[in-house]
Amino acid sequence: MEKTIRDIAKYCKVSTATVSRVLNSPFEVKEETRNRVLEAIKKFNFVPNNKARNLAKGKGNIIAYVTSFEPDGAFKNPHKFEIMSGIQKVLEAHGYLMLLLQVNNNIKMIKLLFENKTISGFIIHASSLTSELEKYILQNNVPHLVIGMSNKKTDLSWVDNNNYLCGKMAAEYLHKIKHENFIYLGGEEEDNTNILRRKGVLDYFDKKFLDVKNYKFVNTHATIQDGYKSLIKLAKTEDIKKFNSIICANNHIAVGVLRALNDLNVKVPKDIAVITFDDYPFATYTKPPLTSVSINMYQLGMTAARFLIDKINEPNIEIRTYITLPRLIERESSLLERK
Amino acid sequence: MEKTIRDIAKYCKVSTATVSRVLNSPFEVKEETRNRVLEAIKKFNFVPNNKARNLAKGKGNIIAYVTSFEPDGAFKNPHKFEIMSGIQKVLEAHGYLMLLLQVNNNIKMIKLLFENKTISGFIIHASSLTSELEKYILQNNVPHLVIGMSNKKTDLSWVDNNNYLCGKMAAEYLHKIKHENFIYLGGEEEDNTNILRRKGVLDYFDKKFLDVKNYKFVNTHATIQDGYKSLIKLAKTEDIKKFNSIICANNHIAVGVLRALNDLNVKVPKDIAVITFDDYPFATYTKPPLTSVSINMYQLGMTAARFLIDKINEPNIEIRTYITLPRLIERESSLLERK
DNA sequence: GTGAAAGCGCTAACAC
DNA sequence: GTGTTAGCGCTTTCAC
Repeated sequence: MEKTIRDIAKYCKVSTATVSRVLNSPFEVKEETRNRVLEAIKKFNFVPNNKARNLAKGKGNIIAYVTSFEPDGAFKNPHKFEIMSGIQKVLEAHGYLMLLLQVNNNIKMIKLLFENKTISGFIIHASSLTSELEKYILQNNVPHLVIGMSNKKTDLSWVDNNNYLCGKMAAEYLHKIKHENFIYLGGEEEDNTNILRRKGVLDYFDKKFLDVKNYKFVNTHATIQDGYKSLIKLAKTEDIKKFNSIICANNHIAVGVLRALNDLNVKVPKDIAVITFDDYPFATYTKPPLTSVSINMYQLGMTAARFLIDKINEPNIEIRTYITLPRLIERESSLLERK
Repeated sequence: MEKTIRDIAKYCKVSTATVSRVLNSPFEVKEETRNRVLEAIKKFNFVPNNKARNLAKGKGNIIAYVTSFEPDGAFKNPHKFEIMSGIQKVLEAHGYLMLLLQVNNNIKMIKLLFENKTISGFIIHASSLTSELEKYILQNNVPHLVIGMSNKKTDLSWVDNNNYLCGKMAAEYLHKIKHENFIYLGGEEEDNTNILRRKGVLDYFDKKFLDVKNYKFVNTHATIQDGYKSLIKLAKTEDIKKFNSIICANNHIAVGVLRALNDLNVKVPKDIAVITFDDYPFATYTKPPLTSVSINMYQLGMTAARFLIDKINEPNIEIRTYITLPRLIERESSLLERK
């Protein structure tokens, strides 16, 4: 038989208010009474009903992580998983729960869940953010945090990696290993992340007044096949070996590039060093393993969750933050004999 | 200003009961009244408070998907993502929401969320199921559904792929392409899935009274590196070419195997056909692309969700089901010239 | 320090 | 058909 706060109260010969106090602000209750109540709670294995509690308190404890999941999403973007993990970790520590919401460009569900008080706040993957959703959030003061918007102008709160810095680090590294004649194989032109990283690369060389003779930017889709094709195609019109490094916007492209270089009989890293961004798990599985500017998506998720909790408590704060420094992980694809 | 059912009632000059009826069983209300109420609801953009609703009804609409997420989990087991997607899809269609729960061998959170009425049911990934959790579920009649338990003796409800059939299909296929002298590179010995698939392979050959001269079972870890090493090691004591096919328990192993065969100068599929189970996205990215007995994890998730909803409505039904037939997808790693 | 009582926003008998 | 009323299980004033 399910116990309620009333049963406990009756059993202890106190009022329900006292039991409630023991639950919520135990030190307002005399120690002796408190202990009696606590014992009864233990004895009857009483757990207060969360729905009733939230209703009475006028608050909730559920956050939604809004994103889309393509069938092979786990492979295309393992980051979402890590982000999710980070979010979950922090939320749990703060007594919040994480709900998963998939949106297909329709924000009805989001509105409903917010308005019917099921969800107290939203963490939104930038790729799932429409302008309609942005407008709704702003107009209705919806507690939110967007993951990944750094170069868009917006009044929303967000956290993101410092992709510009990622680019700079990649360039700095190539400079250090003296392989500055690069090919940059980028994702789609309009991709924010890509634009920033590319800018980081260019700015580094500019500011250093480096005389980079040969460099080339090539756009391609972020897949193994397209990475492969792009390089093979380039090799038809250019002498690949006049470059001595390739920066791949992403791990998939890099896998394709390694394969193409193999077929073109170009030695990695001797002839050409290959480096990439994002350290997907399979970056270490390639032949040779990939040097990569790695970002910590787990951290990103944790940060987002923390800020969202802040924002729920203080809806008017604005958050726009870059988090955690990227880290360059050197592996064989760029590891040269040098003293 | 937040509207409640009372505001709507007052505005329409009806009782709150009537408004509630319009919300819950509209056809018990006279059309004219109903329309008046509906209009007011629209006018004030009224959305009933779900917490109050659930409290009054004594039910909830949140389901938890219980699993663990390793940092590179998305890569190691992309299936969890697909399962999750399938679950979410069905739940949403039935008005349920999906909460994500990570467990680290501690079931406290699960107990709490069940007992405090936050969660109405659990879908549990078999790998996260401890005997303690199993016991708790059974003793407390917790609505649940386990994904993937097919060969364990248990009183829990579960759905799973027919892994035995997967094994049979693999064997049947090798028979068909006349490459019956197989090496079976399996995951850990104790892995349920693996045991069943292996049994499927053996039974097929047994029942067909096929005279398979050379075959060999090798245990290895489900990683690229271990797949590679196992085969290289085997090649030191055996003439690999007396086998004409390799069955890999999983895509990671298969990638390692392809790499090893390449280094051993064995041609795939001419000398040895390679097939594997589970069609991870990168199965098509290997060289050559992998033939695979594919299972539909999205479907598995959908089925689990459907059954869980049944179980919530009828806690005493028991569910033990194999779902969707595996499908053999033939790719170059086993594609022989034949008429 | 503790209790009585009025909510939180809704549903569901039970009347009429 | 519709209204009255008593909950759902908890929190929180406001007295004492």
